Amino acid sequence: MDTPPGRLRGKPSWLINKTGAVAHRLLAETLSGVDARGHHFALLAALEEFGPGSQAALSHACGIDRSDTVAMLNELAEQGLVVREPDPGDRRRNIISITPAGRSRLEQLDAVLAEVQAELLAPLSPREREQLVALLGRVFDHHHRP
Amino acid sequence: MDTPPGRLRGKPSWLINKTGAVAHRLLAETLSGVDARGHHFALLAALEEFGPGSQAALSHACGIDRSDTVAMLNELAEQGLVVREPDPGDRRRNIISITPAGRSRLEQLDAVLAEVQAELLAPLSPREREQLVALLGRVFDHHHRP
DNA sequence: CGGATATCAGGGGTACTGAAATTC
DNA sequence: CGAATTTCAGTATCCCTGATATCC
Repeated sequence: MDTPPGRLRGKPSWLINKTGAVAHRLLAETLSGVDARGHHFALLAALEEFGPGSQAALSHACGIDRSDTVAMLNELAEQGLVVREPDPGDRRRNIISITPAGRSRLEQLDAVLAEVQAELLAPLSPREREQLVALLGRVFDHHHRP
Repeated sequence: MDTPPGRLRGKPSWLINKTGAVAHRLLAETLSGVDARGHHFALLAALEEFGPGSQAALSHACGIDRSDTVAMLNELAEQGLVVREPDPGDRRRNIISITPAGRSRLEQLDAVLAEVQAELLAPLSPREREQLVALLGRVFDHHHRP
């Protein structure tokens, strides 16, 4: 009994979760080596791609809960990678902007993440990697646009 | 800013994790309707396929932490779906066996899980579902047989 | 007023670690 | 003695809910 039961192994939901656990473990290990965490990259990438925005917009774009976003942005602000400024036009809001240090950090993390992807998908050919991303993307989109 | 940044969306590790979250949510919702949880099915399936075994063997086969297996088996035992007996040959061990009630519960959960898979993979054709399972399976195996 | 925002406090499920007790 | 098994206690992370204060 050293292999998963066939009934389990054949369930896509189980495979996705277990493979996701592998990916998560790889990611956390690698990122801890450069003193970062997974959501840091997500937030920096959104700021770089969409420009400065409110925390609610950032949370929604990255799929991070608004409550956890607060803590993540605190960490990024402490490291000088983002700045939090009150919105002069709507004083409920904070406007979050990426800093030059944040941009270089983003590039560093992007390179690190690329290595993680390569390690994760090592057994697949480039063509197969595209297939996997395309299939997962369609499943993801289907459940995020009702 | 209502869609994930391309840098994020293109990362297989991110897609796998997010899709896994969708699967997990679907599974938990559906199983709570029949008063079950994900690991229940895994343990019952292992017992049905491999026969009675120690908790350590079950944990390893299902990929469940040995510590969490204790609590899961407590729940299954309370419901009369498995029985815990001391191993007469090695008194450190418990021998876990599935009961007739456990077998019928397993069949029930199997049917429920099949519906969840169909809902999860709704946007994919049968051929594409096989591809996805095959690709994920190879990634999973690669990181579990070094 | 209703609606949106940011923040904080906390729960619940899962993954994991460490240690104790027992037995081989 | 070392090694394995079960068990419990505790940690960490993620996802989510609720409540508050503020402002449009």
